[in-house]
Amino acid sequence: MNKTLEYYLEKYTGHNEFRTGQKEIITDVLEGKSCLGILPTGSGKSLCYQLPARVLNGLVVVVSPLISLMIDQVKQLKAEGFREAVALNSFLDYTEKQQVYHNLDQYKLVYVSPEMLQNPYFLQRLRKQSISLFVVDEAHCISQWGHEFRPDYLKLDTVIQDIGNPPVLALSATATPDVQKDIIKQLNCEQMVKHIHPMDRDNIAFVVKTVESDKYKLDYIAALLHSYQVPTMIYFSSRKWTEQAAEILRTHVPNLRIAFYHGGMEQTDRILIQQQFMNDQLDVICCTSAFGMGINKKNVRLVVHYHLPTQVESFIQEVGRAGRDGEASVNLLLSNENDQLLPKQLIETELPTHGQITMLMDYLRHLVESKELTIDESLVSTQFQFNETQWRFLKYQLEVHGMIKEDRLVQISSSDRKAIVNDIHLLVDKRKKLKLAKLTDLINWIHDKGCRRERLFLPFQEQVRPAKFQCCDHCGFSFEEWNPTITNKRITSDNWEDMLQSLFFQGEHHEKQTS
DNA sequence: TTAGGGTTAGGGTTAGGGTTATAGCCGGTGCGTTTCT
Repeated sequence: MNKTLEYYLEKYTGHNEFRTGQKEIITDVLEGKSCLGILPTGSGKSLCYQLPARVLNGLVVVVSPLISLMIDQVKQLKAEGFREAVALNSFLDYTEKQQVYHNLDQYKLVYVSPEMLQNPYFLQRLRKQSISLFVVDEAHCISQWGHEFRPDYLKLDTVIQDIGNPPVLALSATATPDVQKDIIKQLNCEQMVKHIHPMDRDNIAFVVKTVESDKYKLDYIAALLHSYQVPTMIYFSSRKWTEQAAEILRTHVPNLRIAFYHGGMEQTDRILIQQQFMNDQLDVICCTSAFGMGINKKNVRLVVHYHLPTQVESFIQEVGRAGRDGEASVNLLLSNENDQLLPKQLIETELPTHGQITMLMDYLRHLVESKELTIDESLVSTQFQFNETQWRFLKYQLEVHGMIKEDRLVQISSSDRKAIVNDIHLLVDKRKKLKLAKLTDLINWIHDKGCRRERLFLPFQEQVRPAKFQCCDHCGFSFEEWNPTITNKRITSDNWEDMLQSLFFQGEHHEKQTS
C-alpha cells in the first residue's frame, strides 16, 4: 500500500481528516493486528472496518446484533456507491440466501448475526473464502447478552478459529473494564491491542429525585414535560408500563406527541415510531431497553429512568442517548425504596433454579437410558417451566459440557453427570451473584452523597472531565437554571426541493460520517 | 334483472356485574426457523 490513509479517506468518504481514534485502529487493522476499540458514540466506529474492507483483499465479516443495524449500514454504503456489501439474515428468502452463499467471493463486506454464524452450510462457504478481518460490532453484547440471552455470542471464538483465525476487531461505545476483559476472554484474543477512549459525557447533568411511591413518578414527569417541551426518552422495565404511562402522560400534557415502544410490538409499528421520533414528529417516547441501540438522534435533551436498569452498564448506555449534539442535556432518575424489586425479579427469572436443573438432568438420564437421544425442546420447556432464556442457557451449558452434540444427547457416566450438575449449579450461583452485585452498585450510586458524574464514571476510567454545563444535583444542579436548546426540525420551507429533501431522509437515523 | 335493504338464526366475542380469595411487584433485551450445495 503506497497511498496514505488520508488518500483513501478522501477517496471513499470525501472527508479529509480522521476523527478521534479512527486512524490508530485502521492502521493496526491494516497491519493485521487484532484490536479492541472503545470509541464514543458518533465518532465513526464503522469507518474502522469499512475503510479496511475497501483497501484489503478478501472478505470482512461483521457480526451485528440487530438486523435493522445491518440493513441501515448496507443501505448507507450502497448510497455511497459501495455495492460489495450485503446483510445476510432471516429477512432474505431462501433463494436470496443461496445467492449470497454462492457469490460470497464477490463481496468485500458481509454483515451477519451471531446466530447465522452457527449455520453449518454458511460456515462451510465461509471457510472457502479468504477472510481479511472479523469484526464484532457493539461488542459489549458478548458480555451483556452472551452469557444468558444470546449464547451464540459466546461461540464466536470457535467460529474465528474455524474460519482460519483472521485478525479480530471488537468495537463498542460503552464497555467498562470488566466488559472489556470479558470481550477479550470470550473471543479468546489475549493479544488484542486496546484503543480505549473515555465514555463520560460532559454535557449531561445527572439528577436523582426520590419519591414516596411509584404513582408520584408520573406526576413529576408530567410537571417536567409541562415546563420543558424537548425531545425526551423515558425508560421503563415493563412493556405494560410503557403503554400505560404513554396514555396517562397524553392526558396530562395533551399538546405533546407521546408514543410508546417495546419489543412486543409489531415490526412495522416499531419502525414507524422510531422514524417519527428520529424526525421530531414525536416529542416523548415511553420505552423499554429495546429502544436504543442504533438510534442516533442528536437532540434528545432529557432521558428519564422511571425504572432502574439491572446494571450500571445499561444505565450508562441509556443515559448516553441524551445530548449527542453536545448541548446541555439532563438525565433524571426517579427513585423510591422499592426500586430493586423489578430488576431483582428480572435477574432471578433469567437463570434456571437448582430444582429445575436437577429435574432436567434426571429426565435426560432417563431419556438416554431408554435410548432416546433426541430432545423435544418444547416439551422440555413446558414440563420444567423454562422460559426461552433459561432453556437456551442450559442447552448451551450442556453443549459446553459435552452432554449435547449436534442437538443429540451423548451417553455419559453417572459420576460425570453429577459433576456437570454441580458445575452448572455453581455457575448459576456465580452469575446471579455477579448480576446482583452490579445492581447493588447502581443502587449504591443512587444513595451516594458524592458528585454523581464522578461516582458514575470514575470506577471505569482514570479521569472524569468537569461538566461543560451543570453537573448534578449534588453539585448544585437545578431545573430552574436549565435552558435547553430547541433544535426540533420541521418542514418550514415553501420550496418544494427542501420539502422533498426532508421527506427523502425520513427515517435515516445514521450520521453521514458514521460510515 | 339487479342492487340494496331488511329479517332471522347461529356462533363468537366482549363488557360488566357479582362473588370469593388473597396478595401486595407479576418483569426486559433478538436471532433463527426452508436445503443437500
